[in-house]
This record gives sequence, C-alpha cells and structure tokens, in this order.
Amino acid sequence: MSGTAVTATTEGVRVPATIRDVARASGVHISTVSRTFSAPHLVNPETRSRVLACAEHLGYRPNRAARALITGRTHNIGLIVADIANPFFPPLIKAAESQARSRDYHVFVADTNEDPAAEEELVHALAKQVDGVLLCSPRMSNSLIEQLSREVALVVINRQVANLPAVVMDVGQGARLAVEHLLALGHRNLALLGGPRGSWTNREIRRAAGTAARTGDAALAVLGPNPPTEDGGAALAEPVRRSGVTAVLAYNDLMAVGLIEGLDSLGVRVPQDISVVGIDDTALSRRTRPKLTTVATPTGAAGRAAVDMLLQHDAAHPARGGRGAGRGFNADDRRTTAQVMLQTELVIRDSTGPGPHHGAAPSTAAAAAPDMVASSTRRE
Amino acid sequence: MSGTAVTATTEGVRVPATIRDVARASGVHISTVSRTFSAPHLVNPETRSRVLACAEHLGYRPNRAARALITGRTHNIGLIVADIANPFFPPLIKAAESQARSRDYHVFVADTNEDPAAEEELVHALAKQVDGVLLCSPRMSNSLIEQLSREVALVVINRQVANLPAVVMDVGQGARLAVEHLLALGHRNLALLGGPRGSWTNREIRRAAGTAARTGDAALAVLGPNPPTEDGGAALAEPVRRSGVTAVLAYNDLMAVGLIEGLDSLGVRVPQDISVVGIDDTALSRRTRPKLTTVATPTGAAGRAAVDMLLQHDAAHPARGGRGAGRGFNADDRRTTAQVMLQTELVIRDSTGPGPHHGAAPSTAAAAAPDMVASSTRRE
DNA sequence: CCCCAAACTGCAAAGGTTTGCAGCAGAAGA
DNA sequence: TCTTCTGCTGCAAACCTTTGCAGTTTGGGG
Repeated sequence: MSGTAVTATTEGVRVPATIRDVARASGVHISTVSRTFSAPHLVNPETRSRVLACAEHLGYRPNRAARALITGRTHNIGLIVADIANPFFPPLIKAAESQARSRDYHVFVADTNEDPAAEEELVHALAKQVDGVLLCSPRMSNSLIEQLSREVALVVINRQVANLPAVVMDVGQGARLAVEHLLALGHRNLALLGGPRGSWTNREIRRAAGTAARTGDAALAVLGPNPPTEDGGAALAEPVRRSGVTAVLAYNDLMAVGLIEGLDSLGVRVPQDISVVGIDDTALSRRTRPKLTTVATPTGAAGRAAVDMLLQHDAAHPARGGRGAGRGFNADDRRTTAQVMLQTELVIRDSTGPGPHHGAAPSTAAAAAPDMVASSTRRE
Repeated sequence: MSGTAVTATTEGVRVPATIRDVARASGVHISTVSRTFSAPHLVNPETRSRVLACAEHLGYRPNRAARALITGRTHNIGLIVADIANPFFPPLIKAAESQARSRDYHVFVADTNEDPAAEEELVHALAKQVDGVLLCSPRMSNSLIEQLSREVALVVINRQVANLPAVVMDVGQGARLAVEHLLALGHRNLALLGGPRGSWTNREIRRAAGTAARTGDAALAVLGPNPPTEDGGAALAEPVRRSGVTAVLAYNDLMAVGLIEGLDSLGVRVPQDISVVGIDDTALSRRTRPKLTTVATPTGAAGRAAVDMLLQHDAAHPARGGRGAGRGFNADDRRTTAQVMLQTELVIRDSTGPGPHHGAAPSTAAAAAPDMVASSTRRE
C-alpha cells in the first residue's frame, strides 16, 4: 500500500489526511507537526524533515478552515462586484489579485448581477471565510453597508460611506471634463444616460455633469436610471434621438457603445449627428468604430489600493478569534479610516465632434480651459 | 447600551457574537440555539422566537467555517478560470452562479492569469473551504489534476481527464465545420492560430482542423502556441500576411479580433484579402467590424452542467468530516464519472468570404455538405 | 392513578488546528 | 558538581459549531 495516500484508520476509504495522521506516522505529537508547518524554526531539523516526509507521503495539507477558526486569519480576501461581464471589472480584479498574491493572500470573487439582495447575502456567506471584503460599486444602502461592516472588515470601492475605508475614483471630475469637452465643441443640448439606481458613481456623475452644464449655459437631460449594460444603452437610442440633443454622456462605456450601435441602426451617425462620451476607458473603447471618447478610470490602482487598505487595516486588528488578547475591533480604531481618491482623465478619441453651427472641428477643441484641462486630458 | 451588538465579556470591544453569547442571553443551551437555526422544527416555537430575538439583537450569524468543520459541507463551490478578462468566461461564470444559487450554494471565482502554478495553488487554497472545484480550461498536466482531485472534488471543464467528471464543448466539431466552411469558400491555404500550451481545447482544435484540411486537400499552417489574447492575435498579423494564406482559424475570438485589427493596420482587408474565423462566439464577435464568423460554444450550458455534476456527485458523498459513517470517497464510486459533451455550432457572419479564383461569393457557400452542416451552422 | 409517548432540551464529544505553558535533556558556565 | 540556560517536544485548552443520546416535562389513554 505504499505510494498511496490512505489513512491508517479505514482501509480503502480515501480521506484527506489530518495532522493527527501525520503525527502518528512520524511518531511525534500533533503540536510538533503543527509547528513544522507554521513555525519551522521551533522544531529540530531532523524531526522536521521526518515529519515533512510523512506529510508528503500521506498527501497532508493543513485544513485552512480549521486553522482560521483558531488563528482568526484565513489569508483570503473576498471581492464582490456588480457584474463580472462588465469589462470595467476584470482589470480591477486582476490588480487586486496580484497585489493580494504578493502579500500571500488569495482573492475570491463573486458577482451579484447588480442585485442588492445578492450583495448582502454574499457578504454574509463570505464573512467568516475571509479576512475582509472588497465591496466594489455596491448597490445597497449605506446603512446596510455600515451594518455589514460590523460582521466583517469592509473596504468599499466607488462609494463613500461614513467611517469606512474607501477608494473612489473621481468620476465627478471626469464627468466635468467630459461636459466641458462637449461644450468646447459647441454643444448646448446634452443628455446624460443614467446608470443603475443605488450607484454612488451615478450620483456623482449626475451632480458634476449637472453643474458643469449649468455653468456652461447648456441644457442637460437626464435619462434613467438604466441597467448599465450594452442593451441598456441601445434601448436609449430612440429616446435620445427624439430628445433632440447633440451630445450624450453615458454612465459607462458599455452603455455608450450600446447607444452608438442603437443610433447606428436608426441611421444616426456618430459623431456627425450626435457626439457620445463614455466612462471607464475599458478595452472596448478602443475597439468600437468610431473609437470612443471616454473618461479613463484607474481601475488597476483602485484594486491595489483597496487591497492595501484592507490588509493594513487588518494587520492592526487580529480580527475575530485567536487566543491572545485584543481581539476584535476597538471602537476608536474604526475612526482611523482613510479614503483614497484617484484621479480620472478624459481620453479624446473619435466619437465626439463639433456641435451644430460649427462648420469645421477646431483641432484644439478641448483647449477651452487650457491650464486645468492640460494635465487630465489626453488625445489619441 | 441597548441597540448595539456587544458581547457581555468585554465592554467596549466589538466582536462578532457567537452561539454561546446567544445561549447566555436567551437562557438556553447552545445546542438549542444551534437547532434554532439548523433544525427549527425541533425547538419549541416560544423558545425559538426568544432565541431568534436575542440572535437578532446581538447580530449573531452562524460561523460557516466552524459549521463546515463538523458537517463537512461548506455550501460553496470554487470556480477557477484561466483569465477573467476573456469574455468567454463571464457567461459561464454567471450561469454557474445562478445554477448554484438555485441549489443554495455560492460560487467563489478565482483567476489564474493563464499560469498553471497559480492554478495548483488556488486549488489548495480553496480545497477546504468549498465542497468542490470547477476547473475551467485548466493549463496544468493531467497527472497533476488527478492528484489534486484526491484533495477536493473536481469537475473539469474543457478537458478530459481519466476518471474525472468533465463537461467539454465539442470544439473539434466546431473547428471541422469552420474549416469546411472555408474550404467551401474556395480557400486552400489555411492557417491556424494556436492557443496556449497545455490547453486541451487547443489540441482538439488542432487535431480536428488538421484532419479536415487534409481531407479537403488544403494546407494548414499552425502558428503557435500563443497567448490567447487580443495582443496575441495582433502579434500574428505580420506572420500571417507573410505566410500567404487566404484564411485563418483562430484559437478564440479574442485572437481573431486582434488579428483582424493587426491586419487592418497592415492594410490587409478582411474578408476580401483574408478570411478569419474565431471560436467562442463571445459578445465581442457581433461588435467587430466586420462581424466575426465564429464557432459558438454553449458556455452557459457548460457552467450549469458542471455545477450539476459537482453537486450530484457531491450529494452522494458526504465529503470529508461529518460525524456519520461513510465519509470520504469510496474508490469504486470514483469510476461512476460521467462526461458531458456539448455541441457547438458555426455562426457565419462577415469576416469570411470567397477565396482566390472565386469571382463572386456563392450565397450558399456553406451548403457544401448540406445535410450534416444544416443542424450546426447558422447564418446571421 | 399509572404508564407511555411525544415534545423539548441539555450534555458532551467531535471536527482539525494553534499555542501558552510545562517538562525534559543536554550543554555551558561557575 | 550544581545551576542556568537553550533547544526541543508534549500536554491540553481553545476556536465555534453540530448532533447522538439521554434526561425532563407534559399530556393523553387506559
């Protein structure tokens, strides 16, 4: 029977070997086996190698759940996103994963289908299996988030909620830049394609776009809320055409490309008839025809920052469980929560053009407010 | 202090309430609290409501990790994919998630960045925190997979490995259809853009495309292996042009669109100069210009089937742990592993056209083998 | 009035691991 | 030779649940 991983207890039944099996096989106490893995320097090299050999032979792997039960550390991070199919998320996910990996953590991703109820449920499900959860673009209410944060360490992304660490991208600034860009092109009749209800980002965009339009003496019609998908955008083609606007800012790239396609099948040309701006600068935006003018959001940086915040916040607090003193959060510490705000940038491509009454496109269209725009606008 | 969730032990320290706290607060034994949640019918309605009230008040949530430790069931499923940014995966993930949710399971997704080592590590990390793992398009060796399957229940997707439940999509058939389609259009000089090393799908495609080409008396140049990304495809534009082929089958849609873009910037027109066929029929393929002819793979069905297989396989075996007898796998049962094969379909769009020496495109180009093609080819 | 079943509830072991403490042997120092 | 220290190992409690079994109470039937 050598060569096969079988416990000594019951012949023929294959069951994962436990620390006890290894202890028995190597003739030491289980605590020594434990130390062989979690504190190797405490055990005699000779013993250690014997134990390791037995473990290897039996195919032993420490049970992370059991370990977590007592150490209070799972070395896992949960990441909850609204829609994994939205190209906005994968770069963020990947960045978070690689950052986590470099700190010896694993990331488990879950998708909520834009459903607030699913969000809550997933937080509960993840709560005791991870050391913290990254809540990305949550759709639930602030109060619910706050309540959940008592159950598990939380870092929110693209949202500001009191007393919780957060990393947000300055989409307000982005929306402002976008509107200013459109104004500079001569548009005075704008529409905003709203995103999903409950989205903080959506509110920010709306607010910023609103003031920017008002400042520029332009009209801004808000259409929404809508599902933040391609279909959601396509469905708005007809309303947009009817509204008579000459330029549109969409909640995200997905809606923007959906809209463009919808307009296209209606015979409306972009950007000749209507200019369209997206938000996110996903890989998509370089692939559409015309290429999409959009607001670039630093998704990778956001993912990394969120992981960092969670881990540092986490290192200070032994979380739940554990034998030592000082378990749990001290209420005072909860206030030391930082918020990171990341800058956005307007990327001008081909889906925006001069508005009515402008014969030719001024090649320096975006230079309307030269100094402040310079650093955060890019032309491709 | 009413209204706040605080344990009785240490004042001011917020720590998740345990079953013990609830028991103390409601004046019953912890076992009664346990039953209130996991077997409500066994406890007096009056007691039950009192316990529930206390639990509510304390913000108690059963610790799933501890529960799993003894029941041997986590009600979680792991799903490991090669690249979350590849649009092939999200539909599969979503389908798996919704199927799992309907069975009261949660899905945790992890991304390996096409790295076999990361795959292995993730399986280990997930092993004790989930009831099983869906290994999607794995890049590791069969032997390693087999070895890992001793640690945790595994279902592989897009791969066949001995004695393991698997769901595969018949890309071989798809590749054959694609090649036959190209042959019917008059192409005799074909290239295949290979995917990543270690991909079962890649081998299948290669094999099937090879025989189909040979049967049709055409030449098939295999270029690869390559990273299965847009960049991977774009990088092959130059080699493809130099090779002088008139039609290309790509490992997936991503590579196909990359190639088309690359060719475009080289001044090579698709499909006039070169025809391109993708595989997967991702959302992308309808958005490119020209729209992509591609092989549709039933990703949603695959996700659902995989979850079903895992769960049924799993229901029969109480997994590890648990008090009752019969824990672990019986070696014999391992053989009752089904393999599900899902059909694919060729979707003809605009990226394929007549080959050289064909003046006009025969509108019934794909009707070369009318009967067998009819059911698995679609024209859009 | 007694017995028995039914309906609850408590007891304690179990699941796999970590870790403070104590014990032990051997070496180094006095 | 006697301490003291160091390096290693074992002991047992603890983490939070679930669950078979046994004990208690209550109500009904005979």
